[in-house]
Amino acid sequence: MKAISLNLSLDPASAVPLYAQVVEQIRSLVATGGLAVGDRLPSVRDLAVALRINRNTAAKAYQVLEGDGILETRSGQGSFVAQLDCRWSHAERRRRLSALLDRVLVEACHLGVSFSQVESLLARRMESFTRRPGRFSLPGNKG
Amino acid sequence: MKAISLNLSLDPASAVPLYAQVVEQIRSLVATGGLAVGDRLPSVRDLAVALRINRNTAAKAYQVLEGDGILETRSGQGSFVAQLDCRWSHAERRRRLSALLDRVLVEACHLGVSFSQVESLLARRMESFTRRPGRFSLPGNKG
Amino acid sequence: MKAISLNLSLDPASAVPLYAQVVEQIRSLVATGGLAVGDRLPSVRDLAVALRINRNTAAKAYQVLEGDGILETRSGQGSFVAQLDCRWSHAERRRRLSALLDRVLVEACHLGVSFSQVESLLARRMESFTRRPGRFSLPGNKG
Amino acid sequence: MKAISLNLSLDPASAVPLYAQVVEQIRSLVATGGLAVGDRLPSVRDLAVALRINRNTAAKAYQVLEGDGILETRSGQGSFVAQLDCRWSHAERRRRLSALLDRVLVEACHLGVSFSQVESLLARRMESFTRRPGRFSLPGNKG
DNA sequence: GTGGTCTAGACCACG
DNA sequence: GTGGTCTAGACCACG
Repeated sequence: MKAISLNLSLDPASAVPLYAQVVEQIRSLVATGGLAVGDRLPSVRDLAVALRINRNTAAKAYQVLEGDGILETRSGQGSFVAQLDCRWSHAERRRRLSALLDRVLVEACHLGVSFSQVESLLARRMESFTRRPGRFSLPGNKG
Repeated sequence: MKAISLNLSLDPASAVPLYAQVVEQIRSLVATGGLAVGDRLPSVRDLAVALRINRNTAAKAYQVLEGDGILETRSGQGSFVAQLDCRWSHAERRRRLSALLDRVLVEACHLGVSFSQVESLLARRMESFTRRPGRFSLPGNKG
Repeated sequence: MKAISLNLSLDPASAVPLYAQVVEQIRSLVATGGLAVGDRLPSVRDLAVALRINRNTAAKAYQVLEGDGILETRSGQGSFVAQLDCRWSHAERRRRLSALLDRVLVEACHLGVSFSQVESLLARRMESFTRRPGRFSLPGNKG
Repeated sequence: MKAISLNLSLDPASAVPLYAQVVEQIRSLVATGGLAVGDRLPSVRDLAVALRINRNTAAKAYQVLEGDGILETRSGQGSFVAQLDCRWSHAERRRRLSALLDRVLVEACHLGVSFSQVESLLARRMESFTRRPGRFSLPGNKG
């Protein structure tokens, strides 16, 4: 099975560590459908070459994603996009999202952006997400 | 003028640096109205004692907040909550919020939370914000 | 002899100390003719009241200006705008101005402003200065 | 990639803080071409040893320069001279330079140096800058 | 009393 | 090896 080739763009000058940038972008790809469940990712070595980063950096990114339940590594075969695992309770999921939403609202306040504008921005972003069906639109993840 | 006393809680085990935790919590307080424009914050020394952190760490938090335009420091008098400054263009503000919202949506996908649920969570968080009128409810931030 | 009333505007949030802001603005006034040689300045006490600053702060500003040869204090009579004193050699004056001009040019480089634009900006600022004849246009200061 | 070695001279007796002296001198070097875009600066540690200052002081200088957009720091790799960033509007750039030029003119008045002399001094300093092509002579900064 | 600077020295994450 | 964080403790300028 051929590995999907990833097209990530890293900013070495960012305060965000390289491995975390890789993590974030792969998470996005999985969420938006750029990567589907079962897809095989490049090997650590290939990813490192492609992104011109250290092999350790690429390995760390995969490790983190595995810990998050986004990837699973089958020894000798490579890393694959994992099935959505539902280890979090509904309450916990709401708690996590609420925390993120609070940060959005705090930032909106500091930028002087009204809540109704936040709502319409959210609607717009949702639209651009759902045009690219990803993990989110799999059956069983609706509620 | 008496300083407001802050009730912050730090987690020394967190990966987030202590000074950044202070920054985040003060940002939230200002956004939600726990601190109002013109309020005087505790002195660097007092905050350091209260949080049992080093004076330099407390000072760094205030310096970052000043750089963000959240606080202003009057030499010899202390630090105060600043007027909202509007240095960002409208386009830039939308860009920043959209980036944050995208992270929310990615996380929602991974948690298996539907977009309509995200919307209702947002509505609920907004409500809890606006019950505590802060910087956000100042005139001129309506639209 | 009645004291000139000064209309200075201070920014308590600035990194520049208050006394230095007072110094800078009085220097400008003298240079541009807002204050003429022999003019009597407000007493330290009056200045402090007018600007709502500490008396020590006002006193320090006057001290610095005296050290610069801009003001002279006649005991019991108050502070006055001094005659231009020519204690610097021509070489020294050029050296001082060149140092300032270098800082302008460094800043122009970082801002991406061309040297020809700097020249035309200088011409424009000169024009706005000479419309308000100050100490500079006194006889004997031409060369 | 080898770091450029810097030849800075600090005055511990100056009222200007050590870190600010470092900032100023590196700004000048970048503007005049003593440092070119992409050049790697000495590590914080090496700079501290060379200047006989504390590591933290050296680090603060680099942090300020990064905030100014003069340097960019790649974690684990060091600090590099950044591309010119154009975050300021044209109006803002003119405003900043005009403020600096006004200070030059005020000083010229107090030193009894005529405006035509200021102009010729400026021309001379420009010449000495452009003989050392730096950031300023990049394409796109012509007008 | 207030914040700012500086040092010496330790530990950590990243690559 | 690189920068970032944090501490303890000192000194200084400003007001």
